[in-house]
Amino acid sequence: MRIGVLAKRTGTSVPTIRYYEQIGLLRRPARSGGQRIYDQEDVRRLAFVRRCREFDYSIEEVRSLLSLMQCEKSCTEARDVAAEHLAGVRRKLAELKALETAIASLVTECDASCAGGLASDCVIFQTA
Amino acid sequence: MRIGVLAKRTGTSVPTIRYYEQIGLLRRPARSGGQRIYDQEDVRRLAFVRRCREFDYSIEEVRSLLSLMQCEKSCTEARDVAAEHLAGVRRKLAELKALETAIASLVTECDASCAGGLASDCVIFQTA
DNA sequence: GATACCCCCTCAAGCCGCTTGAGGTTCAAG
DNA sequence: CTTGAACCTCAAGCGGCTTGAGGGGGTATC
Repeated sequence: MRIGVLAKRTGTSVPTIRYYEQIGLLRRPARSGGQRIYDQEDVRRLAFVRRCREFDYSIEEVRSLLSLMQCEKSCTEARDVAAEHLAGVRRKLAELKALETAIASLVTECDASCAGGLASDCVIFQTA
Repeated sequence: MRIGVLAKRTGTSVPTIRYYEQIGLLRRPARSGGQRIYDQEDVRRLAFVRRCREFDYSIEEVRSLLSLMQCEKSCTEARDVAAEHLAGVRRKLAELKALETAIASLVTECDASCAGGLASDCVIFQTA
């Protein structure tokens, strides 16, 4: 299949596929008249990459997982990559939750105490 | 005060201050012998910018807030910027929460059913 | 007056993970 | 044989900075 078909099947944009090839995440496929030709294995590999990216793994994490998947070792290392990633996600989640609380309370306070007042006095602009 | 002092007082790096000036977020300060000289007003303005950035406002959002702060209007527009930003934060929060759940369940399932097994069979690599 | 040392300056490029654009080629249909 | 979609390569752009190269300013000490 050609690149457009692979793109559609995996929900990836065509330039992104070429980009992944360029950075060595996907193998360089066979060519026919200069055009890239992919097979079912490429679909599987790219689908995996996309799923990882949706899970917010970095490109380098994906690269690690791909190489672990390739080799004949046990999956404990892959589990460790996932667990570490999970820890990162949880850190971000906590930060974002704190952020949400802080902004929400600013908005609430503005509504309660200064809505309609002069902008420069608004709680949203408090620097403290 | 010179740029290094401003940087320390606001917890900003020196190049970041110069960058903010370059993109027009901070005014161009007076110079003494070619070196930037700042005053208390610059500290306040930069501190506000930093607080916004910690709150994950984009540079453009900060720019809007700064201009609203400057003018003599009511704070309802600022409140609207904040409320919209809050909505964005909440969307991200929901996504991240879903992500956390999904990855956590993969890790748990790996521990339960395939830990130590062959990497290629691990649930972490399931593409479905 | 010279030296040492830190802070400052400008300009340019690098980071991530793509996307966008320009300008040209290949393929399938009519 | 022509059209038009899909493909190709190469380069630059996005946000929000950071990093690096190469040089100037300010002050304390010898």
